[in-house]
Amino acid sequence: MQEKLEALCEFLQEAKDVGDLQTATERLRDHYRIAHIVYHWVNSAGERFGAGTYSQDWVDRYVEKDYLRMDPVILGCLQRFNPVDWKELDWSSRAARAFFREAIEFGVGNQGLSIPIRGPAGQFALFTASDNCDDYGWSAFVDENMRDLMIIAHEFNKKALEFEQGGDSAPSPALSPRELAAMTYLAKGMSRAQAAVEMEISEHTLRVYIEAARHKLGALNTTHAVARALSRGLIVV
Amino acid sequence: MQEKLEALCEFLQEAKDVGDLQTATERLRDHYRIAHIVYHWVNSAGERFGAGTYSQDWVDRYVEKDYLRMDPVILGCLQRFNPVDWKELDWSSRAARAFFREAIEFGVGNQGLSIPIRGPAGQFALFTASDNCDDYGWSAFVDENMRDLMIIAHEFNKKALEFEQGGDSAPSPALSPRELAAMTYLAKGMSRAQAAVEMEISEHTLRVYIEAARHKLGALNTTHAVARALSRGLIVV
DNA sequence: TTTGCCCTCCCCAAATCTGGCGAGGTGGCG
DNA sequence: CGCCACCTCGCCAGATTTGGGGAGGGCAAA
Repeated sequence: MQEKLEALCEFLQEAKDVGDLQTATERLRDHYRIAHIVYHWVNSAGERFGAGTYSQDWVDRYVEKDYLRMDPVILGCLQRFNPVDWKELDWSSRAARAFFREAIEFGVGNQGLSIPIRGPAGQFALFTASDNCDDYGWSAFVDENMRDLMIIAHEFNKKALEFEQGGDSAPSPALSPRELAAMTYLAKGMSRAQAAVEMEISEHTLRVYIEAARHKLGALNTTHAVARALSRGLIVV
Repeated sequence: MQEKLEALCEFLQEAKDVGDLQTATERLRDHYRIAHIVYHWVNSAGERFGAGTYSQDWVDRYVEKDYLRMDPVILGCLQRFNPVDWKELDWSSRAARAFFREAIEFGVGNQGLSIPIRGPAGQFALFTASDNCDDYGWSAFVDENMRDLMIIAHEFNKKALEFEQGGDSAPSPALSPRELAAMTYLAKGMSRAQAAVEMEISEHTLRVYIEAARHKLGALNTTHAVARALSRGLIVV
């Protein structure tokens, strides 16, 4: 088992493109003898990207219906840190239950474990294993393989980040201390006038910071700048 | 080895307070026979929190000089995803080298591995192992224990998040689909007019959504609302 | 069925933000 | 020593956002 994990990680480490990630998900699925393995990810540009073993039909359906916006797995994982068993999620709404039923029809599986992964600059990814089986069988699988899955998920994300950045680069522009302070106060809901008082400078000076931050962040307006600063982990509210 | 890891994880899982985390770092250090293990973390309120085996002198010094703002380990890890060996970081600046020399004097160690961990709402933590040894010895240690350290780091963070939230609470108010869409477009930098076009509604209607979202989120203005929606993981830019 | 939330639309005046102009002092790095 | 980035301040005019009104139809849960 452990050797297999090693082999997979090595394969992943040598992955050259998304196709290789795809192959990796298939190997994993076969290795664990479960229904699906999926890794997908939303980058800072809002582009979706994924590799996995779901049927094309389901992927198309998912995109068509814009399920990303209501999928309880996504919504739940966005708020959590630990790997989460699908059973623990909030399926109380009618829409959620309908979605789940449909997913099962498309062969996704009635059991699942999703691991949220967060990278720098607000990057968020999800690594999911799913299967068709009873609660007992699934618990056994999860207990046995959770750790390995976490490591694998990490390897996937490492690779995805490499692909995105094309090596490294992505020098997220550093904001100066005052610029960060300005962004922080704005993110806390202060008006420019209030923030200026808080920082003990004139409102005009504050404006200079905000504009500097806007330019550095390539933001279109103040709200955008604050959103980017937050997303990139430059400030925390 | 593996059993020891299990035991440690179990101990962590039952940790009741920060003191237990402290104990865990000491056990880990003794187990791996290295100089230090440190877990520290900046929460959303900007409060720093830590458990580790560094000497109190060094911690005091670090806080006093506000090294957090220039520590290359912190700055480097904020931009990365993978565990990072201190050797890979940017020590080119004069201040950085001086800092490193001082750290060694305080017994921190000349070798280190730091694992960045990110949680929901921009939470960021660092798990670090350090020692005094040559490059070869350190590589061997890292190769052998990286995976375990990653899992342990994860356990630490899981616990830290539990402590912060005091169980769960924080029932983040659900926004309606249109409200979420409105927040998302604003977070992407669109003006209200643009977002209204994008959503194919009048600008006035859009305003109603924004105000509704503001009220639900307890936000003082639009920027604040977007910041909160982002922080709470309700939307992704 | 009634209540409540969601979606849609409209007006107006005040407050706020944006963009562009210019100016001076500090401190680090090569 | 010069360059560059940072921090600080002022004025003005136009564009945008905000806050507070009101109003109707739809859908779903209680």
